[in-house]
Order: sequence, then C-alpha cells, then structure tokens
Amino acid sequence: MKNILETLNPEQADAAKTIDGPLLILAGAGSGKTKTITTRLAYMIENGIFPSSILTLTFTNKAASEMRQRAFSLIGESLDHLPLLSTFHKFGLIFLKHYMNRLGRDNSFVIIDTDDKKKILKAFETNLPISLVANEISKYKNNLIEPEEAISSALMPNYKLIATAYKKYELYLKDNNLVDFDDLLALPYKILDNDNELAKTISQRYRYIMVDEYQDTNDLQFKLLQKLCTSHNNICVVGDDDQSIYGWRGANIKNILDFDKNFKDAKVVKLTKNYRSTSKILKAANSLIQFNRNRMDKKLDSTKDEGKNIEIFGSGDEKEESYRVSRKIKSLIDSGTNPNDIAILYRINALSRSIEEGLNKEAIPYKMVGGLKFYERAEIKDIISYLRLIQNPNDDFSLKRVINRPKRSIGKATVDKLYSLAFQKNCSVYKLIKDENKLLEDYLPKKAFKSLNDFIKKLKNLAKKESIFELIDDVEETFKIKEYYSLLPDSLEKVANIDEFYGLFRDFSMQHADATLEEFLNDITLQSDQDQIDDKNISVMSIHAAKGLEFEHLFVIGVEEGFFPLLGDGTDLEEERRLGYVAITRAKKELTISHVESRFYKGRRAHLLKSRFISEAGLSSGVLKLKSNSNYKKGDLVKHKIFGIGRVVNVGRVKKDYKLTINFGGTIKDIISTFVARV
DNA sequence: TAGAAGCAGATTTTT
DNA sequence: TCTGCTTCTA
Repeated sequence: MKNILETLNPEQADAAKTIDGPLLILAGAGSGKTKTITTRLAYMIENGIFPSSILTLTFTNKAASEMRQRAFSLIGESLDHLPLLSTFHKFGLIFLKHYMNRLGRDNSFVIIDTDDKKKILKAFETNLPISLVANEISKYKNNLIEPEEAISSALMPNYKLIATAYKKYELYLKDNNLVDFDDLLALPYKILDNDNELAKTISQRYRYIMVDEYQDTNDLQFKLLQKLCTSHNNICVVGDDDQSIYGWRGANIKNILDFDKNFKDAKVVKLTKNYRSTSKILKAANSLIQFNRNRMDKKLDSTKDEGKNIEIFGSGDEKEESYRVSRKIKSLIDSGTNPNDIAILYRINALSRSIEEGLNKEAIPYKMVGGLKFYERAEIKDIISYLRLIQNPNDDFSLKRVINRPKRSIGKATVDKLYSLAFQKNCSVYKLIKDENKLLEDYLPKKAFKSLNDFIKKLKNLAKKESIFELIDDVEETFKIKEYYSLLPDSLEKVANIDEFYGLFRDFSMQHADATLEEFLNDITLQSDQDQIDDKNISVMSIHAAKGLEFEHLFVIGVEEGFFPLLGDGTDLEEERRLGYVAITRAKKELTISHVESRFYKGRRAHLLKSRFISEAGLSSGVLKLKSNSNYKKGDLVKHKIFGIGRVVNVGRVKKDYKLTINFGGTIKDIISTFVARV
C-alpha cells in the first residue's frame, strides 16, 4: 500500500492521502495532476473504501478512460465493484436513464448534438444568427431559466424572439423525446432539486467525489456537485485557475477561486513542481501569467535544465511565417526528431490554412486536430440519421436529413408540403404518410409519392430486425450510402469515414451483444473525437484543442495584437493571457513563437503589431529587415539557368532574400530571387 | 428537381 | 479570400 504513494512527491502524496472533507488540488501545468488523482483513487480503494462509492467526473471521455486505465493499473487485479469514472454528461445520461420518469418523461430519449439543435432552431425562422439563438438557449438552460420566465423577462425584441424560440424548442424536444447536452446536466439537477430524499440517496451512493479540470466547471455543474454532496462533503477537485480557458462557454473561474469559501474547511494542496518544461520555457510562462490579477498566487518551479532559448520568428507576412516554421520543422525531422513530438498551435482556426500550405510545400505530413469532427461529418450524420429513423420513425428531424439523400426524387417542394401538412395535423411526418396515404397520393407528384412509400417501407423492414448485429450491413445494402458518397467530391475520404463508422458499429454490436440501437446512438453522441495522433505526423491545432497535451517542440503562430490576444467586444484579456500560458506550457524542450507584420484575413490585409504577450513573457523579438524591395511581382517572366523560362506565381521571403515561386511549364519551384534573371 | 450563381459572414468549442 | 446557404433558372 505504501509503495503506490512512493512515486509521488510530498505534495502529491499529501493530496493523495487526504480522503475526507473538501480538498482542492491546485495542479499547475505539468505538475503530475493525473498521476496524483489516479493514485489517490487507488489509495482510497486500497484503504477499504468501497470502489463503487467513488465517483470521478471529467470533461472528456479521453480523460475518463485515461484515468481509468492508470488507476486500474495501480490497483492491479480486477475488482468486483468498480469506481465510476465518467464525464459529467455521461453521468447525467446514466442518471436520467433511471430517473427521467420523475419529470413525466420516458427514459427512451435520444441525445441530440449541437448541430441537430441548430437545425431544429432553424426551422423556427427567428431570422437571428442561429448560433446566437443556440447559445442563448444554452445560457437559459444552464441558468435554470424556464421558457416562460425567459419570455416574460426579455426586454429587447430580439430576446423575446429568442425566448419564444426557446419555448418552441423545449416543446419540440419533449414531443420527440429528445434531450440536448445541456439537458444532461440541467434535468438531473432539477430532479434532485425537487426531491431531497433522492438527493440524499444518490449522495450516499457516491460518498467520494472527484472532479477533474475543476476550473472549467460552470454554475450548473457546481450546483449539481452540491447536490451530490447533500449528505457528505468528501469532494476533491483538481484544477488550475491559470488554465481556465472556457469562460466564453460559461465556465466560471470563481468556482475554483472560491472553492474554499463554497466548501467549508477545505484543504488546499498546491502542486507547483513542473516536470514537463525546461526552465527557460517555464520562466516565460510564469512571467506572462503574472500579469493577471484574478488568480491564485503560485509559481511553477522547474525540475529541468535551462534548455534552449525561446526563438521568436518575426516575419513579413503569413507566407514567410509558414515557410520559416515549415523549414525549421523539416530540419528537425531530418535530424531525427519524431514528427509526433512536434506541434503547431494557433489562437484561431483561420490561421491553419497558411501553415498547411507551408507544410505541404515541404512535404511534411501533418494531422489537423479539431477541424471537423468525425461524428459531425455529413456522411456520418447521414448514417446516424438512418439509424435514428430505424429506432424511431417519428423522428421528423432525422427524416428531413435523409429523405432525399441519396437522391430519390423527393425534392424540396415535396418535403415542404409533407412537413407543413404534418404540422397542421399535429403529427409526425411518418404518421402522416402512414395514416393519410390516400390524401398524399393526390397531393404529391407521382414520382415523389411512389418513392416516399418505397422509402418508408424499407425503413420499416429494417426496424423489424430484433438484433443490431449485422444491422449496419442491411442499412448499407438497402440505402447504398457508400455508393452515393463514392460519386461525390472527396469520395475517398468519405468512403473511408463510412467504413470506419461501420467498423465502430460492428465493434459495438459485438461487444454489447444485447445492446439496443438506442444505446448505441446515445453512446456515440457523447463521444467526441478520440485522439488519433499517429506516429508519423506533426500536430496542427488550436490552443484550446491542445489543452492537456504536451510536445517536445512547439510552435505558436499568429502571436500578434488582435489575433492573440484576440481583441473584440467580448474579449477577456485575462482569459487570453491564460490561453497564452496554456500554449507556452505545452512545450517541453523547444518553443518557437511567431508573429507577422501583415496577415491576410477576412478578405483584407491587416497590418499587425507583435503581441504584448511576447514582452510580458520576457521575450524580445527582432523582425528581420529585408535588403530591398523585390523587383519581382506575380506574373513576371523570369529565366533560370537550369529550369529555363517560367512565370512568377508568388513572391515570398526567406531570411533576407526573396523567394519566388515559379511555374516552369507546369512544374512549380521555389527559388531565391538572385538565381533568376528577368526575361 | 437539381445544379449554378449570388450573397452574407467569418473566435476559441471538452459534451 | 473562402465557405455555406439561399435563390435562380434549365
């Protein structure tokens, strides 16, 4: 038992041994957070705490499974009862599967994702930006404001519209027995809030609570945690106020800053030894974050050598920036660095394009993390919609998505007719087709009518299957989704995605022999992209996406005022700075920060100053001054000794020289301007 | 019905 | 500049 604590430093061990009462573990970046809490979990079990009375909540599936793995490898042998490690949302799902009836609703609900939510809202035609409506509704739900209250308290006309959409949306969800991400937290809270006996029961079942990334919890999650602590106060939260970067999404940094006020007699353990970065990198991070006022006082101590200097790239424009970054990466890889240890980070996704071009030119394989998520891809959502329809044919929403995909001559006009008729009759489209078939025959174009009935029949046949085993093969055989996508642009990638999904489905159906389709559907909606960072690729992603990761060689690009910190009406400069802190602390050995003098963005060229964060981090930068203006411009004809005559397609820079991208009769080459002559 | 052309809008996004 | 959505026309 002693030996599992042996690998911990004194502070970590102190945290791991503190079992009873509220505990805040302030875990700085790279301070061994996961190690500490997984050891704590193992320690509790070894000390006789009933495993299934321990609940550990995380934000991502990835974090949950990583912690599960590490904790179990410490405990060793398999246990009869297992501690529950789950995301907040998954926990909400499990809870609702048991107690949804307390709200008079059926527990066979289906979870919808953000995309689905927006599609539903769109149908209400508020004429407001749909993401605004979706976000505001999210806020209402997270603040536990009911639609009626939202409507009566709305002052501005737009908010009346949003609140009304909220009301319609809630009705729609109820009618179709759908649940959104916010509901997975809000509904369990409501149920527990209405029934104190139940709250007691639940909190007695989970007598020990652990929460990961506590700085990212929002008000609702905080309230839910309070409910879970109704009959005890054994709550251990782990987090770092300096890494709170989701404020814009409702995360409340006060939760962590005020933990000791909210939970009486809380013990606070600070983990400040950093095992990740060189001391130069750490110094920069510490120096930067010190400019924030709203934070807990602490400073990370290095355990590593000084290391290399942090390099600052000051470039003329984004072309030069991507060129220099790519060249440096190229030389790292050429000298034996594992591409997997290299990453490029940026504040906004729009910067990925220029860097991708640079990487492509150098033939450096990269992996974009973030981007479009697997389950959000059109082809995957199509299949999911088919499955949802099989599970519940009254799902008008999914029906709309695939009613004419692959094309089956049911056009927009027909779809509009169907949906407005169903609305009039106050029934689902499926029910309408079933019950009013005669009426529809006269009402719809012949071809569409026939095709529609054929489509419904196929769905019904698939719904008859009692086992989900092989279901996916039947779906493909019936609807030929793969065939359809194989004829569309980017078919290779899309077909590969479809195959991947089919594989996932088959895996699931084999692992869960008696599982229902509904269980599969809810499971995948809560699944985000598990990291598929593979060996041969460098990683390219937003700073948000990089949270929790670490890389030997790190590049942060676009470090300019206005881009990073991103300045706008809603800017929280401290949060931007924390983002800078998160970025820097991802680096283990080598950090390169890049800024440009001008960047093309949103259709115009913006002139930029280097970010204040560079000087705040105690770094300085010199922009390389060029020898002279280029004599060349796009379209000029030039001659090269070996390649002959070509046309300039682009003018960029390399250090103090100009780099010309020249098209020599179809072959594109990058050449330093001094090696060519004007024709 | 389906492809083409025209037009607004463009932070970050664990679930 | 580029994307995704609406509107237009064969």
